[in-house]
Amino acid sequence: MVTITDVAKAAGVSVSTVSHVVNDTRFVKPETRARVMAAIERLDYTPSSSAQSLKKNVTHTVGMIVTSSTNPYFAEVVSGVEAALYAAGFNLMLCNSGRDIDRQRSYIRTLKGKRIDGLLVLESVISEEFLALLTACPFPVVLMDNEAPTLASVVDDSEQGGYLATRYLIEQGHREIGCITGPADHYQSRQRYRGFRRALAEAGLEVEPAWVQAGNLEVGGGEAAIQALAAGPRRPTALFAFNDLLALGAIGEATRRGWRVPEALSIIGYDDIEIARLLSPSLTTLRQQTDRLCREACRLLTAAIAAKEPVFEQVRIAPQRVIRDSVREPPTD
Amino acid sequence: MVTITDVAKAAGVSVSTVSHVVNDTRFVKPETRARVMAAIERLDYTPSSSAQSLKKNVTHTVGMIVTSSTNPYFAEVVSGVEAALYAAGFNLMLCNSGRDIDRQRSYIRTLKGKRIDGLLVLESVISEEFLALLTACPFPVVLMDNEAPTLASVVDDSEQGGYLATRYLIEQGHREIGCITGPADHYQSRQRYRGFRRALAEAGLEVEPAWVQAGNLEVGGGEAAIQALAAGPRRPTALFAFNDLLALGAIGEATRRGWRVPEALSIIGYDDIEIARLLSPSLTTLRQQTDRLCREACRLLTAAIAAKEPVFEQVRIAPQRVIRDSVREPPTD
DNA sequence: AATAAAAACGATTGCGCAATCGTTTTTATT
DNA sequence: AATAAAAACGATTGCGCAATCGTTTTTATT
Repeated sequence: MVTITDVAKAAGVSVSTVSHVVNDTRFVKPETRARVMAAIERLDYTPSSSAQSLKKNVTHTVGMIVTSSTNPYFAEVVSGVEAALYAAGFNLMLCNSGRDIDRQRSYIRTLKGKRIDGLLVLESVISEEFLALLTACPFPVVLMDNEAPTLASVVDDSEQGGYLATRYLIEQGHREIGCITGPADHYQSRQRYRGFRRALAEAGLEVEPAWVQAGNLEVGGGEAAIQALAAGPRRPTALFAFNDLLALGAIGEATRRGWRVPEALSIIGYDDIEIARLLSPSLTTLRQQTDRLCREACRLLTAAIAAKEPVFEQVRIAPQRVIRDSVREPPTD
Repeated sequence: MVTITDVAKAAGVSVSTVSHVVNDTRFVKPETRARVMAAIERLDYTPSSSAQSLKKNVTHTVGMIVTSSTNPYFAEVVSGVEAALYAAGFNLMLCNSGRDIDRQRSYIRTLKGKRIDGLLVLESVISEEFLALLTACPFPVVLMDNEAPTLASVVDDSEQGGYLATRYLIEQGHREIGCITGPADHYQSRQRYRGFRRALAEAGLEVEPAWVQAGNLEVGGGEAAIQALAAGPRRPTALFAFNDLLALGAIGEATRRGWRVPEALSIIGYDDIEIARLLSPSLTTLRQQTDRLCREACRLLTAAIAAKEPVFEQVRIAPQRVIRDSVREPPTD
């Protein structure tokens, strides 16, 4: 590789001068500068970030640990983060953890070694050990879509979202309302469930335990929930699926069983993934403001990096109702 | 940050010894080793990758330039690549280009500066300038899902896929077959179109120009294509959509127009995205072996890195038919 | 022309590490 | 006990750069 010394020789100047031309850190006579620039161009010189990092103690690199970037919602967040970081002059090191503590540990080690300037974490479940590792990191850390007492975070306000979703069903006249939750350890699912209960309580309705089905936040979970509900003695007239994939599975399975959506069963989802509008019926859901989530997270992180201080701020972003065709008034029989 | 010198002092040995303990590069007396390890542990020492890279001239980092990691197919590839790289001991620097030559140029510059060990490129369109930049890179480059005379590549064999898709329609008895293509500059679309023509020619069928609709590889393109076809005097009995999103849009629009799929119109897609099986009718399509694509690309790249030589190998991976419900024999009227 | 001041650039150090060259200490051999 | 051989470790260099300290050259001033 071409080094600063090669350029200096080619231009007939010292390395100091080359460095100052490259970084524009002191005045260099226009003719000299031109000679240096020409040499840089001719030799195709690119300064080594490793050497720069060693000197300056910054890497302009941010790490991101994600459970899996295949999940469409996560993919969108990764993409949004990448764009925001690029705009701020940072590069992104992508690390998929697969929910595996060994990989999480290994990645944190590696990222420490790489001397990243900051870290974003997008995991719906954060174990004790992982949290301890994150808290001990020597660079600022921002959680996305999750919260922890010791760390900064930017999250969708899922309690509010759960409340809004449920209230919408109530407003349409439903009084027999069930839900398909996520796993018990899924942070945002717990929040949505809290919102669900708050809305029911506010309307003077009871939670019917048989109508609360635990799902896995994937299509199969929605199908299983419908099977379970169909087997029960009484059925709800409306369901709040804790994400769109659950809703998708539920609509499919209900339709196959001749339990028509939304005529016999109303379903509201959560996320507003891209295909939500393409389903039939198109899906009424809660939209997470993913772009804002990404920008806020990057803003917090880059501010902390610039200030050379940790962050502890916690930001919540309100979700928005997206009203389509999968919710109607309950059947009158 | 804790440096090797801090550890040496804490353990009462020289930096040489610490280095040799860390890298296991020469024998160190067990007691000494234990003292060093204890100091490393106590101080939470992690060697600086920047310093190591500077010395050893390798970074264990691979760059990946992708148009956009939001596209579900691309997201899957990014994830697969990340997994394969992790297994091989490399980190991934993710760069979304958004098809913008300025960003492409900027990222290549940055990645050169970072002294990445290798580069993966996943772009469906590669401009002259971008190609020139890639060819001039001082590290091995592997294209994914695209081919160029000067570079190594791993691609789905889309000519073969186009042929298989079309032949399947012919085998079901169709003789009036149209297609919804991708943009003219989309490499894999051109390949699929070649396969489409080969299958028709082999069966003694003509390409009906009015039935060849140019799409954008997104849902809207499929809808537009159906509108155009519906407006025409004669309609095909079967359509080959060049990707699943087009097929999805086409099925939706045809259904809305009372043109039932598959009874009146058979549709075959391409990609086998996750929701393909969830549509109604579930989508018959061609599955790209994404996992193999990713593994092959990483294999080529890491081999080139290990050998310290460029690569020029070109690998094609055969797609597989996935037969579901969106294709049937043509209506008999 | 002599001097001071300003302009322009160069030499050198140190960032953290791997690895080479070298020295000291220990063990085996007679 | 003296010597040779092996074991164990230390001192130093250089990777490529930014930035400090310092020197030389040019320009302005009298």
